[in-house]
Amino acid sequence: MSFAPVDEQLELLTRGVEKIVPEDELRAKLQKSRETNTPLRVKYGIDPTGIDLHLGHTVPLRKLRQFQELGHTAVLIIGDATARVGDPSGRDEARSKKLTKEQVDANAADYLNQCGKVIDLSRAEVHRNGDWFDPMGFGELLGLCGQVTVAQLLTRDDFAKRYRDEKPIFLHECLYPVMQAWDSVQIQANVELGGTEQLYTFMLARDYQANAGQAGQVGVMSPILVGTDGVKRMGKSLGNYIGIAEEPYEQMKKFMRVSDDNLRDYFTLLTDRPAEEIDVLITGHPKEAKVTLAKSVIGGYHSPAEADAAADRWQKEIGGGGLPADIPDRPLSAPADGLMQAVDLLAELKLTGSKSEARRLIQQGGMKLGADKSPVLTHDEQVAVSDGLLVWAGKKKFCRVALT
RNA sequence: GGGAGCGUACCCGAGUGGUCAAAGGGGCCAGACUGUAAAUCUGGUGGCUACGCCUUCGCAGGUUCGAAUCCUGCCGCUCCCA
Repeated sequence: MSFAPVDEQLELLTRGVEKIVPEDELRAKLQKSRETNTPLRVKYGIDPTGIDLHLGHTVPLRKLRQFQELGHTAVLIIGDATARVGDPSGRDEARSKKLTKEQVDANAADYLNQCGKVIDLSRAEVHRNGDWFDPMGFGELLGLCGQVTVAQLLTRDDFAKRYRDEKPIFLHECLYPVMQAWDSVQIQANVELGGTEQLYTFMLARDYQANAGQAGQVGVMSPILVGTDGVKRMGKSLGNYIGIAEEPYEQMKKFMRVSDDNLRDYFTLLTDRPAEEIDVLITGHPKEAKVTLAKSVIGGYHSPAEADAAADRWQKEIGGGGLPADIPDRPLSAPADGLMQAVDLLAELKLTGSKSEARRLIQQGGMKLGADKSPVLTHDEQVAVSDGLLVWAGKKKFCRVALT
């Protein structure tokens, strides 16, 4: 096959990228690849530690797909060995749980499945780094460690902070960058993808590659995708993520909660829309832009029809003001005289976790009844309960009474 | 092996004998404002048969009229010296 002109490739590949190190080497590599008609080997590694791939992961994965589309080779590393260490990047404490081999296997399969929604797995190489780390001898490991100083490790923000705070830093965590860097030698990576926090690791890989007589890889680093809270990086443990396997409606709700300020980043990093089009979208009504964004991304992971349905439902249930499209029924045993205290009603319907909570909610004006949302004023108000009565506990929680 | 320190509500973190259901921050929930976004403001954030009562400050005992606070043991965690 023949490769597209280098400038054309670069235009696509540098979109939404924060940093390329060394800057000029990517062009040189693309040039050489085109001349020799050899695809670049583009590495991306993931640790099979959890089960939800979220949009933050898709940023480098999408970049990987772009490389694929240009004819390069995607090399996916399943970090089954590194997963046993746990990536210390950006963490202020060590991961506590140790994964069993079975868990790692299951997670790895699941991960691949999810990755397949972004990249073309049939054309990707997949490796497990346990393949070379498990049989590795101690001498060899020592050799690798001999190129990393403790001072270097401690310059990393995450370790430095922990050290300052007298939080534990385990020795095996220090091996994480070492292992990840060695992966690059094993698969002879020309390019590695990841977030900006990977700089040190990417550079270490170049050192190892040089020692092994290989040309050093180029690091292509994506910006960190901000989570739905609009502040911190998207991450599972921070609870601000949108998982790609989540239900369309769940994704929809989260997308609509994204801060306006982050819209441009989301469009740039998560869609293929050209920059000019993005400009137009975000100068328009932000709400509309969010719907467009959400439909576009959700449509890619589910189907356009499901994305539309989710958007419609959001509009009805949350965005529009009308009644929610789908109101769940909750069973309630009918009181003898048809009356019930407001607090008891909320608690019985499980709209609140306790009666105290119900009491607070009512005090703050959060309990409403019926389609016209007439407020309940006091916690001991006697409510006439009827089958099909609509009960609201705040704006987002509601149900219909089903008398039993 | 020796020494020091820590363990408080969802999380972080004050409190070191009574006025402590326990400051403050984060998160979360509700209300206002909006585009039922974000930001902001206000209130709330153990439970109950609720102007009172019960349970909570690693676990188990003890001292005391009274303990999250003092003592003993246990468990868990961290740092330092060697």
